[in-house]
Amino acid sequence: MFTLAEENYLKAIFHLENDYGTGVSTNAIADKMDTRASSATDMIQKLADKKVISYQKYKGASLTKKGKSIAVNIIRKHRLWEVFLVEKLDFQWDEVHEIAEQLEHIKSDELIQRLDLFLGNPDFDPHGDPIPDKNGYIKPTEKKLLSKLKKNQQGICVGVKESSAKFLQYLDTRKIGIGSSIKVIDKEDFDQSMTIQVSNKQFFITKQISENLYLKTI
Amino acid sequence: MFTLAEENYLKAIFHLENDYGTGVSTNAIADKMDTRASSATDMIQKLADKKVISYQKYKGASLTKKGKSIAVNIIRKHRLWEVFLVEKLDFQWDEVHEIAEQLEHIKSDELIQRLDLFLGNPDFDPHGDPIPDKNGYIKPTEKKLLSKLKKNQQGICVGVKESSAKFLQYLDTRKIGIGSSIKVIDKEDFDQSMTIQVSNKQFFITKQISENLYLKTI
DNA sequence: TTTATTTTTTAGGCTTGTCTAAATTTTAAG
DNA sequence: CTTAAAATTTAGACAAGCCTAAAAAATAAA
Repeated sequence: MFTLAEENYLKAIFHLENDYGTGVSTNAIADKMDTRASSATDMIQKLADKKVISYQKYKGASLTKKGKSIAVNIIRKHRLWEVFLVEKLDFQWDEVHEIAEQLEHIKSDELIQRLDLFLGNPDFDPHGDPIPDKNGYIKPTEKKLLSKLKKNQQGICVGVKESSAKFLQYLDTRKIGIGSSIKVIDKEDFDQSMTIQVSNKQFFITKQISENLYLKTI
Repeated sequence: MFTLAEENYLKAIFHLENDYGTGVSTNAIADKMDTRASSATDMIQKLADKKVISYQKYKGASLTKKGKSIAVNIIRKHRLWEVFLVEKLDFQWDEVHEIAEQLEHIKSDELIQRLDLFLGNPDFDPHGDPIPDKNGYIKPTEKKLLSKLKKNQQGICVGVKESSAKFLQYLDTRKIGIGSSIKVIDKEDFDQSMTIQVSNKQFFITKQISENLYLKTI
């Protein structure tokens, strides 16, 4: 059995490997966990002892098969709870992350199986992230960062990379959500800022925004 | 903010005061928490420092207003989650306690308010225990232990005192549940065992059973 | 009321997960 | 290739919550 802290570290390492490739540095982990490098080292050693990460001093860490499976299961729980909060309890998509951070650690396989069924076996969470199935399989989704699109290309918003309340609220004010159709009207070479069109309205966004929106291109 | 351990101690003290009157001994708390008296003393001192219990060395502890309010809120959450598990996820009444023990510690007032609404503001949990309202008010319910009834008296089962899976499963095999009509056919003075009738069927129960079933007498 | 027993508290230790400060290793720069 | 900087690990401490063993207080018994 794994402690709360261990589970959170595993999840962090999973996300880091996903975003930046295999083999994660101590500093990256410490950063993600909002703690000190020395604390991260301690935990890394503990997780290595438990065979959920492979690790050589000074060389970074990566999840073992077992570690990955634990991490994915936590992510599955997190995303299912988010669906529950939005679909059943009428929370907004920017309100659910913190609560799901707590709910993801509830231990009961039966609970998650029943929750999944109750929710109608959803494929995506409210931010467009895929929900791993009970075997840990994550359906590969082809999606592209808006920042990668060129002038005149368009797509449907299928997810957000960042899911902080602030960013999501920003999107709400612009009426951008999962399913929105987005077209690049103009793109500035210098700073990668863009003018985009979302259902008749055009507006200006910075690189920071376009780098956090996933589209499925048409 | 209170830790998991602190919350569990507060809940334990609340139940003990409820069952055996105000002023709870260190040993009683240690027993309930399945820990050592010395550990209980440590925590009692910590809770006294935080002003959630009043305590004098060697004299036992009792909840302050603040402590009681925290304890009742945890119990409210526990019971609401139990309703969710049974009503929405189709768990049996003997399966929900352990999971609710975890869910009761999720921190979000908004969550509980919405859950309450989603469940239709239920008054009782699946074991017949009243659900405190958001102000901590618990509707006083008149209920009597089956063991207190005399020959020929009858009532409707409105709750169970003990709610272990084993006891609940025993009741299931006898088709006894919340709402069952129960009549005392015979009562043995010597060991308080009884013959009772539940919907046409008569059978024999020991004192251990009758002391854990609450009835509303007719 | 004096002694024996039970209850409760204190003292000292252990583990988890964190920290700061210092040492070590790796990487980058000249 | 040698030094400077950055990254990482080690050493030593601390709070929370638990433990065992021993001391102290309260209660019961003779």
